[in-house]
Amino acid sequence: MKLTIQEVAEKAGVGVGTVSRVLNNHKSVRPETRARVQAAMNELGFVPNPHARRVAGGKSYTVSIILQVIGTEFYLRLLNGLEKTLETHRYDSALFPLIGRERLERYLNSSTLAYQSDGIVMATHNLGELYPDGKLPTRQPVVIVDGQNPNYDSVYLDNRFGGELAGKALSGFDGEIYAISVHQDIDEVFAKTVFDERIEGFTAALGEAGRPLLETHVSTVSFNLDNARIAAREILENATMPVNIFATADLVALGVLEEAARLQLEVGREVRVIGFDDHPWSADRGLSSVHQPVEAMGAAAAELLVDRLSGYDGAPRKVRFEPRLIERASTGHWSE
Amino acid sequence: MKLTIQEVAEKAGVGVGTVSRVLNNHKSVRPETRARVQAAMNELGFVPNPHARRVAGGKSYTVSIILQVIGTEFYLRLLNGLEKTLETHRYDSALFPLIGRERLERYLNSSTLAYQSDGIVMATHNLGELYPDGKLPTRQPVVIVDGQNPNYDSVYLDNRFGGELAGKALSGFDGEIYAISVHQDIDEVFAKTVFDERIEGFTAALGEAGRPLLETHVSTVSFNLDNARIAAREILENATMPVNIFATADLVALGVLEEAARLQLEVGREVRVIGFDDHPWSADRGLSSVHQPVEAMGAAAAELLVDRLSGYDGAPRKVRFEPRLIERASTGHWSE
DNA sequence: ACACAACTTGGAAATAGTTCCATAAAAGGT
DNA sequence: ACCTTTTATGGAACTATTTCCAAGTTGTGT
Repeated sequence: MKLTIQEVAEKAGVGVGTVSRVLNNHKSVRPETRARVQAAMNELGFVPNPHARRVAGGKSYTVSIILQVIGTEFYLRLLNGLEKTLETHRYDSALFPLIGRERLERYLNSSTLAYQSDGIVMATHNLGELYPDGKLPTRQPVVIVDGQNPNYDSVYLDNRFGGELAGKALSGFDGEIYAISVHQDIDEVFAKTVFDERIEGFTAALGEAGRPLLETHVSTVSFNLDNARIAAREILENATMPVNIFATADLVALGVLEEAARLQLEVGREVRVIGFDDHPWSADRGLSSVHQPVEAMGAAAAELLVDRLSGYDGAPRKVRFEPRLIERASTGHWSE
Repeated sequence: MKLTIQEVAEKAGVGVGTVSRVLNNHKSVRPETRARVQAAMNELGFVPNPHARRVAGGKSYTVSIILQVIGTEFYLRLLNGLEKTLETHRYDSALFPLIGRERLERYLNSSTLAYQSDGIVMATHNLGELYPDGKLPTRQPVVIVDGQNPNYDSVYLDNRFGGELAGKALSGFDGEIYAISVHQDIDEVFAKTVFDERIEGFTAALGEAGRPLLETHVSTVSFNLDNARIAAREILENATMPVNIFATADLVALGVLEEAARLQLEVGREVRVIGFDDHPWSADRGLSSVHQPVEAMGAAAAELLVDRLSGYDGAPRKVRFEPRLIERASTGHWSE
């Protein structure tokens, strides 16, 4: 249990310094020596004491992840991507759900965990509205994920482009075109703009295709399945088929699918739907969707941060992820 | 910034051992000396390096808080109570949102933050269904909050009793009696039973009062305002006034209030409502509610855990909180 | 007033790592 | 083959705290 670097060193027949170098991937260790040390560690089941590393090394090997809402599939997947990647770099992560500005300040101030961490991953769109200069009041490296900020490394999805993809696809079909957007009733300061961007791209693409989107054909629901169903019913009961619907989130698209089933409408012919996210279950449901590589975005953000923590000190970098449309049965693609 | 115990010791004119003893509330320090050291710490703005404490002391001074869902008002308040109390005992807390069993195991396994922590606070009702023996696979002290478990210290609210209070109150009024329960569509393993318990108590109290609750008068909604409104409308549009409704959560009661307003029904006379939670905003809305001291429950759980971490090693303790009914305008109490 | 117990206190040792420095070994150039 | 440079390694020093032990101080009972 309480194994130390000392015993590993003995077992491997090397000095403690060498073991430490192996632990930290220091370059100047002969491959053969490294292998021997690693073997010794495995055999003994050695796990370095993180606290000691922190005292001696001055780093905490902990990253704070600040999220607005946890509990939606998107954030859970993002979290998985982040955590998994941080883990491979031997970083721990501590989570901070962001509800209200007051909580954010409490996190950043004082001697709490967030303060001890080496860096921060933050999922927020409009930092600029929180702090006039668009900077978090902290000296730690910061990475923004699912958003952009000129002051920090950012990882984001081109949501507008995703909307365009949906628009191009649906404009090719017969029938009326509708869109259901999402409105998040959380603290306004932290509200997401992604849904608006998707609608914007969608509208633009339809305009270009000469089939402008009617304002009355856009509805907005709060983010849950029940509400999505209500909005879907509203459309499906009043429109004449065929009808084409862009849902700015898969969960909302699911509501459309379920209502269509209830009304015995043929999905993919009478009712066509495109969702957004391409969550794992979308494939099973035959839901066409604008795919966003959520886990990869999390991983990318983690890499950017680890990079900074390892000494990189260049200008803020931007990583743009491009969504792509996955067509399935809900838009008439009944492939293999 | 990088102050050490050493400099505090010099400033206070004592040895480092004494400063350490002050930090750890060791009894054998003369009050006068303690004051002098504390003054020195304040003056210098000294904050002990947690990592060093961990290496030297063998404790991590970190507690893992495992929650099912973060984002509802209840859990946020619970979290506040927990964090605030842990803080006063100089403990840090790390949060772990619990989605799926697989995540739980990852948290509890090896080298992650959760593993390094000294103890665990867990908000789950049915640990027994997760692990056959009803025990978490960990050697750390565990405290259950908002739930009960024979193996661990538990802090819980007597939800059944709360339902009874609502039942007794509503059975005294004219008119039909309804109840709206909540169903949580999360991973079943972690589902909460509190809403059922509340309904159970409510039903029992009505039965005792000779006014049994009709099965058709109980509806169940998922936990969001929109759905609550739908359920409320269903009742209000079909029943004959006066009508008395027990909502198993304040959020649901709010839906009733809003629908009543829309239908221009007089709340407190034509429509009587009792919620559950007594969230801070309930008073403003004149909502009668079964009060539960959420923050206090969090604080109690924190105290139990800190107690164990300080050496207490007795049998599992149970702390029962008793709800009380707060009557306001929504049941006809228009006090001052 | 004195012996003995109880309480305070300073400082060295301990905690489990990282890092620096001196030295040994290997590699490279002529 | 010899000198120089680069690479690899052991081990002491260091990180900021806790804890233990010995020594000093204070208190109590007779």
